[in-house]
Amino acid sequence: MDVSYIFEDLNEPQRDAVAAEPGPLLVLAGAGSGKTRVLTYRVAWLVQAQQCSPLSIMAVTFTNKAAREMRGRIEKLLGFPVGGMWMGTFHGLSHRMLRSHAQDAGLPATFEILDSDDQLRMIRRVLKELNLDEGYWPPRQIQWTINGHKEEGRRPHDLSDSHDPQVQVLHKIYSNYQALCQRFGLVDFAELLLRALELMQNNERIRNTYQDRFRHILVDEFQDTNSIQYRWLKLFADKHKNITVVGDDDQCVYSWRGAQVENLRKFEKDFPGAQTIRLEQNYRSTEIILNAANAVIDQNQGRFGKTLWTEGEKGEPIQLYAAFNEVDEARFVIDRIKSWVGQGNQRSSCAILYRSNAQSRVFEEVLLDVGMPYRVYGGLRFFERAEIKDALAYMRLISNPHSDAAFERVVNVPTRGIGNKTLDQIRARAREKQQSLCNAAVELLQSGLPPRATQSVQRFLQLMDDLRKSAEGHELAEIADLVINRSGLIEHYRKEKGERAEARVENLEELVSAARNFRHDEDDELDELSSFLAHAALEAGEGQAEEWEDCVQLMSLHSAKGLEFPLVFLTGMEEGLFPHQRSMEEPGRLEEERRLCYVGMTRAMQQLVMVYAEVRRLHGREHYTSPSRFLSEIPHEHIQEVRSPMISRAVVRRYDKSDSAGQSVNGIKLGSRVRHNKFGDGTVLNLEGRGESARVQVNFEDVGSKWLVLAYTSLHAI
DNA sequence: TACTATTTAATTTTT
DNA sequence: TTAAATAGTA
Repeated sequence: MDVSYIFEDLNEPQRDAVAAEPGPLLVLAGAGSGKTRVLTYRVAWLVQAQQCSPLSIMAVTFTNKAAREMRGRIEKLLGFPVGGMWMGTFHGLSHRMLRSHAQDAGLPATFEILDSDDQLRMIRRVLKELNLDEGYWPPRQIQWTINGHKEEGRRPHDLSDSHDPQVQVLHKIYSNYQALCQRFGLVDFAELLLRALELMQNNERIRNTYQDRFRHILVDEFQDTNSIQYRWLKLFADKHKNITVVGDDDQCVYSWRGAQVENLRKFEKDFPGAQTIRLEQNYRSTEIILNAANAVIDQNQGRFGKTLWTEGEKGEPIQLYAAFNEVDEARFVIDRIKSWVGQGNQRSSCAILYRSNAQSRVFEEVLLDVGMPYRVYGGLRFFERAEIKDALAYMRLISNPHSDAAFERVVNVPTRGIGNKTLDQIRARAREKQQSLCNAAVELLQSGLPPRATQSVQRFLQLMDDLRKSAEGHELAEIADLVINRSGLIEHYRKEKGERAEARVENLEELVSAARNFRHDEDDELDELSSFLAHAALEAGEGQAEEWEDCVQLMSLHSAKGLEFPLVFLTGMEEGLFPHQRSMEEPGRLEEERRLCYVGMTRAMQQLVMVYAEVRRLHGREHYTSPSRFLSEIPHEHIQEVRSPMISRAVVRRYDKSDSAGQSVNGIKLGSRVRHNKFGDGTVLNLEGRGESARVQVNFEDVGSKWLVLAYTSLHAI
């Protein structure tokens, strides 16, 4: 077998990583240093040079997209398909295990996956059963708490007793929620991982089987793993210790979701003798961009430490534009794109990046205005859309009549006269007799409901019966078609007017195509319909139908991770927006913002343009802003300030560039310590306006954060 | 049940 | 400002 290509295509550290001896290996891969390349080549090397069977390899990613791409690249390298190799997301692989060992995992064979939306509904239901007020117990927060517990591997019974009544109630909600899920055979995202982990821990036979089978484990984006994922990996790798993790501590931007950069350090400790290889040669950006990004990220403490370098061109300086306001910002950016495109470049080679999604609006308005095609990433994905979830719920009821979540979702969608009162009766009956809503509804028909309700419920049950009968022996796509037509769903939206309704009809039609394109795996434990439903829950699909038109790309900095563009605009470079206000209170969060900035800057291949607005309208108020601290962390020689085309700009400009850290009023500036004669001591978080209307936000030690108008308050620096 | 008025809160989101 | 959730009304 000629494997020389493996060495020809790679630089030295890459080669070392790809051909490292078996054993624990940590690859610290800087942005654009070819980490996916290393991962795929290492798999190819294992198979071709080490004669490993693809069956003995597991590769784990965070997204389905990454898994698909990796599989494709590996197959291309090897020249043959590697179907037997386990390659997928933590959730996908866990799901696969649980399907194979449902009974051992304490789950019914027909268990269903709850996505976060379904989970929220479930929590609402628990709150209702416990007679708790949603205003006081926000479902989202509870969802966050429960998932947090699960991600740390804590079951309700693991929680220590608390004397705090608040905490007691939270525990109660968690344990009721869990009991309800167990009763209905429902598994949420975090549960997939926790169950799979517990299955391995508690069942020696299964543990041995998997530990023996997977002689090699490879992990992508390791810096984003949370506690449960780390424990999951550690257990899988426990026997052979052949685990390759690839990650970049400087690109950890999901710690708010439980990602623990510390896992990188932990890895070194838990796998003694682990080899560490750094990939620092960058193949993406110009030297100036890299130097600037290096300088910014260098401000963070406790890094593993990497310095990106390139053999490529020095490139153009980073351009910085101080826009008058957010509209000027958008005009400037789009003007620049126009001239870029005029030079023969593609629109799709430009990305407009921002910290928060709301910022896309102004850009969209201007793009629409000048008639330039664009694509916004983010927002609801295909399988998350309400109308699609409705249709899927019908399909779930066909597959499993006793799915309460599905029943609740569509029993009155479109409205068919089964209101809250009737539903409450059904729910009460179901709870009392410990049966599914469907069965409760059937029984209630006998024991007397008001005539109107009886008729409506009967009609619904009849509909489901018909659907179930008609579905038998039909193709998936036909079932989908049947469901959207006979349920009245599509008719319901056809009658509605407006663009939204039109889009919904289109989406429902698209669902039929999605069903047609779905390829059911022969040796799947599930029948085609159930398998499709699981697929829909685990892979939310694209945000928009694939647009082939050449489009400007708009997305949040988070969504940009992993992508690259010749021309990148980092917009909204203002204190309070980026770094975001809510991240400035804790130093840890600030460092994460800085990593996000690093991620954003390193997306750019040829030209990076940074923009901030001196005045920004936010939540209906105008704010005077100061330039982001990240801008001042970039060495001056790399920055070229772009002057406004309008002469008046010089007049409009109000601040001194050399003091870009921010304005100062009466010696009070951002971050300074102040004393108030009522509120005590605190730290200045924010400053806006000037003169009489100058206001400051102060985080007081005793009373928390407050906005004060300087003119009316006795505040002084200490 | 559907429509309208009012209130509320406003980062980021791989599964 | 705005979108979404809630409450109130026809």
